[in-house]
Amino acid sequence: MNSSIEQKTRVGVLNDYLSVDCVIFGFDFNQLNVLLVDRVMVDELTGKELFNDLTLTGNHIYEDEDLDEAAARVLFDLTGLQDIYLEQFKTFGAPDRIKRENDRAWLAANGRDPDKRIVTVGYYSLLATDKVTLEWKGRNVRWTPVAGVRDLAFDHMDIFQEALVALRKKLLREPIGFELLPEKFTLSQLQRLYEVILGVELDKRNFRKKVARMKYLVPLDEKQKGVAHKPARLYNFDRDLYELNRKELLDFAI
Amino acid sequence: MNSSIEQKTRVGVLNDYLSVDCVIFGFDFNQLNVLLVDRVMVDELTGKELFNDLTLTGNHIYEDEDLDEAAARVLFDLTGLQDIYLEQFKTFGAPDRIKRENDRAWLAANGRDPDKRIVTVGYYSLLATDKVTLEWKGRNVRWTPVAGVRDLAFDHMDIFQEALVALRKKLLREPIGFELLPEKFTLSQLQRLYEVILGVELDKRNFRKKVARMKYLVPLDEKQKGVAHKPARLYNFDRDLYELNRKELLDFAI
DNA sequence: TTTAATAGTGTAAAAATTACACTAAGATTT
DNA sequence: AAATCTTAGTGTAATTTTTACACTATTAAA
Repeated sequence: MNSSIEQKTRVGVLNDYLSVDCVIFGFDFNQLNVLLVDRVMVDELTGKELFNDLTLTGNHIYEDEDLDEAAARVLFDLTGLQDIYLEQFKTFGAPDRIKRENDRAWLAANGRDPDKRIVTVGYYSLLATDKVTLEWKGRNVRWTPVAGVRDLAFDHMDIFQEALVALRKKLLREPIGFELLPEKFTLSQLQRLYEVILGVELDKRNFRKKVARMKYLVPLDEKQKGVAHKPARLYNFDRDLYELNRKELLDFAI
Repeated sequence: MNSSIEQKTRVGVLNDYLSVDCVIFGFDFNQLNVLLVDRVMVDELTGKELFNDLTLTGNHIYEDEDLDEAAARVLFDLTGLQDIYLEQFKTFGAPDRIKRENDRAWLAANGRDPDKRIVTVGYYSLLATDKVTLEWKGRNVRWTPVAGVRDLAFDHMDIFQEALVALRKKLLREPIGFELLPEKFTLSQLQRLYEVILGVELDKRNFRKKVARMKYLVPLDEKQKGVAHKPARLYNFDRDLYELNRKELLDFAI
């Protein structure tokens, strides 16, 4: 859920057996991407690069911090953004979660016991890619299309895939697509969003017929600018109208 | 997911900051119920009863135990049952999760520090009420209709309500209703199940028309026995047929 | 002015949903 | 053995939703 908690400077104690990891999804009007962070390990003596791979972002939680707060903080620390959609989707706690040699070496080098189980609470967050300034605080982060994600550190591949499954399920039932778009968007952008996340092709006319029934998707008196073709009408999602008109979806399948 | 892990006798160390709690749902062909456990606290000196309320079942996890295993163990310890449907739905970790006086006293009396945050991973499980022998191991447990649940210990009311929301959402999209029924069931029983869990009334003819399209719901050459009215045909859910025929539900709403 | 690119629109057939009321079969009661 | 009670089981017509499908409109760029 959206956090409207001001980020405060924390002075407390980090809990060293409990963390949050955050799968940050971003839509760029074309693909669904995930924000990954470089992890480079260098031999302390020789200075030689031992490995260089990618991780999700995450951190241990402070003793006085709620789980949702910790996720919002982790997201803020990486992107500088607040009040971003965040959803807890699954907790990972296999005793052997971290077993690969690289990961154990990394933990050891960072003062942690690689044999100690760390339970991590998985969150995903949704935003439009252009909200993120990739140079924030100098960490090396990059957007990667979800179809091209491989070989993440720790069990982050697993966490990432579960996040994607959870996102797809949620998108089928709840109006969260808008979290991945700017305030004003075109119907083609919205259609593309559903297509790339659900992995389907949708018919343009049928898509428009369907959304035309949703009165909380309101057409604005405004058009796209700066495109080299017929500019499309802009829409926005009216959450209040949605909450008023939502008929609880109760047609079950199966 | 179903656990097919044999319950072994654990000798390890309990992790004292991490627990699982299990919301055990049971359907009795009439209502959705939840299995609750009596919690009685007695003054050690006077022998006077200090309070007497209800809790979900839960326990801390062993250091060598996966989260799903811990949930299955907790369920087994209360009911003696294995291979029961279990679903992780949310993790609860507010620093002030446990703040009521009764709960703090209870923790203190049981050798725990009431000020230490315990993070608990919530699971729900689904079964037909008559699978449970309420006298198992002499713990005082009872089925309570979900509409009548109040005043649970700790933050169990919160956990229970979130479990119910998660169950409802899942029931709309996935074939989990059958986990609450015996192997063979009637269509009226199935209809009642959807009605009481989703809180709606369904038209009998339309319900039957709808399920008739689901080929994995197979009519048996067998009828209900021992009822004082026209006995209904029995059906069963063929999971293999379901997996084969499932067209990924991709009609999004919203 | 031409070209390239995407926006935007309608219709007919099929499928799904909705609202609605009576007969059938068995156990129980009289 | 007849009557009664209780739940099982069934069809149809109207409405809504879904599906498949192709052309014109508008803007910027060449």
